[in-house]
Amino acid sequence: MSKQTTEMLKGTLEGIVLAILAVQPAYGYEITARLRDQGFSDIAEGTVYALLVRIEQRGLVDVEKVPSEKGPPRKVYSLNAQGGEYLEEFWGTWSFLAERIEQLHQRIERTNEEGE
Amino acid sequence: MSKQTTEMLKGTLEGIVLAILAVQPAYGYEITARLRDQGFSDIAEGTVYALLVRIEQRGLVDVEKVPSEKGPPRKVYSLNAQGGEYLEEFWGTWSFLAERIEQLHQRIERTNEEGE
DNA sequence: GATCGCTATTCAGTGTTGCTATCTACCGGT
DNA sequence: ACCGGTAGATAGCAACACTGAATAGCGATC
Repeated sequence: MSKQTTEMLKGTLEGIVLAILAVQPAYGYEITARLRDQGFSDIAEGTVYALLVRIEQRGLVDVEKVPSEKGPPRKVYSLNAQGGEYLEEFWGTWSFLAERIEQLHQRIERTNEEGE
Repeated sequence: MSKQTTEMLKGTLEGIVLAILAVQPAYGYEITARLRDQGFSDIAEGTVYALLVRIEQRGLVDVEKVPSEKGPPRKVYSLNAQGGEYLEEFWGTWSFLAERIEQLHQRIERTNEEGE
């Protein structure tokens, strides 16, 4: 993965995973797979598991151990009320940032057009 | 500043500053002021200076020392060709991420509506 | 029955980044 | 002589994503 992508994911990957869990509970391996499906093809598994530990410790998700037919037991994560609040906050922060960056982008395009 | 914002700025602040420089060359203190104007009200000065050192070392900007009437000499940064390329890459990475997150956001809103 | 492949989780160590806090330095006005 | 505003630099810290490897269960193949 490009270094740019890696750095940009800091602070957003957490929100992305919470958003995935908001749609439907899931376990680590499954979350990694969904991320890949949605275009984040190169996210390391270790990264996802570490993130899940963090959000669990912060009390944003509930965890349930479910035996698996093929492999060790799964830890199924689901977004709880606190996680829901946190996710709302995330959308707010994201919107703020996205708007400002979009403004900058458009301003540069205008500047280029004027300069040509 | 919220911790969420701080983390989300990692990886994007660099692009934001390069974008500001793409509009017009500027020196550190001025860049900080522009960031504040554009809504990033709590970005620490130390953060900006450190970032400028990094992008200078990577050769993304040209630097010129200009004496100031009120204070020590200014270091005026301007985006060079390499920085321009890097900024283009940044827009690409940003668009990719923004699209995916927007998709997730909309999917959650649909899920909520169906559930109500 | 030993190995291989897939599922599933965990962990130690690394690099990058933004923040805090502080320091230096120049200048004009009081 | 001092203070406030301008301007830049730096050391130490915390958070986060990545790398690479280890552990473990299960089914199928050889």
